[in-house]
Amino acid sequence: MKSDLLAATQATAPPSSRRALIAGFATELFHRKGYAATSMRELASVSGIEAPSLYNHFSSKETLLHEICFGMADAFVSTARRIAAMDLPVEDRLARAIEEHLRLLFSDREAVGVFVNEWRHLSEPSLQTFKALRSDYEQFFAGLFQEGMLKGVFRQGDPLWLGRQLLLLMNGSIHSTARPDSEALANLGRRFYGLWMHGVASSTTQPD
Amino acid sequence: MKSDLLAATQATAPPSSRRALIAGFATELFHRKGYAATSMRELASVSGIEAPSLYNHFSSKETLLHEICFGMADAFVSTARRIAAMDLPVEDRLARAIEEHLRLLFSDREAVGVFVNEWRHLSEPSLQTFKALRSDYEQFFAGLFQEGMLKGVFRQGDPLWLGRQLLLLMNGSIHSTARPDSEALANLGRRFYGLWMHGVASSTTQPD
DNA sequence: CGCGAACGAACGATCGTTCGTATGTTTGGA
DNA sequence: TCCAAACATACGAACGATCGTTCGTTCGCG
Repeated sequence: MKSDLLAATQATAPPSSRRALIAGFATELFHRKGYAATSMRELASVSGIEAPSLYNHFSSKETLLHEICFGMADAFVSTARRIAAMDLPVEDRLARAIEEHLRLLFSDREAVGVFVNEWRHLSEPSLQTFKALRSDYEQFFAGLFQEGMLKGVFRQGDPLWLGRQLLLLMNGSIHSTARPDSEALANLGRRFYGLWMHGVASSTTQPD
Repeated sequence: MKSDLLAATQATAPPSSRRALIAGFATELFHRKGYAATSMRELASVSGIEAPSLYNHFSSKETLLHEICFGMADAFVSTARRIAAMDLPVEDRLARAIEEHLRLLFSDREAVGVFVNEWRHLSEPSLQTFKALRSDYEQFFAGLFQEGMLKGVFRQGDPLWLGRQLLLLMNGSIHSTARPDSEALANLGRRFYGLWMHGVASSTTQPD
């Protein structure tokens, strides 16, 4: 039974060890039912093993949450660093940041859902570390807006507020948008960029 | 002990029966820790009574969640109906809808947090009903955008998508904005309206 | 006297986790 | 090449804790 399962899944995704499979199931459950409402016995059942066997792969329930949350956080932060180092006009860097954020978002929606909604169930000191990473990422967007304001390409405003609102907007779009292919993803990025830059008013309407 | 507690709170909010007090504590706990991670014993402790006594006021844990979620949902929907009936240009109705949504949002941030994040722990058939109310409210915003597009005051786009995104944006602002007084609330409303209408680009920048 | 509201005790269920053990595979020395 | 030691992984049983909830009772107020 065990070898069958491994063979079947390794065919689709090469590195899928049992451990990685369990992490995937945990992601799905944490996303759909919430961390607190997901039991280790249910996770075990979905994974095709018994609950105690989970502890051969993960030392606790929270370890699973930790791995999911920090996996996404690291991906976001490292992407931000890559874009910040690019030699592009600030509005193009914003467009890239939006595009890359959306790409990560839709590359694993369930993990993002956990990352966005379940991180508060982390305990100290992981919680502190997580919040710091999150703040770094927000500051990256805030920095783009601040730079854009200094250069006169963005209207004046509160950069941190704008950064957080933009992130909220994009993160929330997981719930209300079907899974896009790479072309649809680029369209979605342009849509967000256009909305954020110019709003919904028709171009004949003038700002107050 | 009981009469002291009642007297102290009735001074600030007239109808505060024991029942309403408990509902308030439940709202705070569900918001801060999540529904599944909040135990009836903890709620009882915060309320100053023992767990079994809670069942003299609420027939189950889910009844508490139901009351919080549907209380907010009804408030949102009835506000939407009121605004929809107003004889105003569509962009002014949008501004009013934003303003009223923000007012409700900040009138009880904790209840809104539960409304936004914990509704999925409702069980059928309440879950169906709740989703329907939510959809009604989204449709109200979508309708505003659609009408605005027909009249040429809004750029062409997907009205339902825009409605959902605007709601996401405003709901998320609970986390990242300090409690505003009524003047700050009006300012915040204008800020959202301006951002949504005209975006962040400076007015010298032209849309593509 | 009756009734709403509190209580302690306790129910069965389920929680995350530990333990001892069995099994199968891998590995290293003779 | 073969055997044994070591290892990874699975299991059933069970731990103490806590869960939502029920029950019978008591207490105090109208």
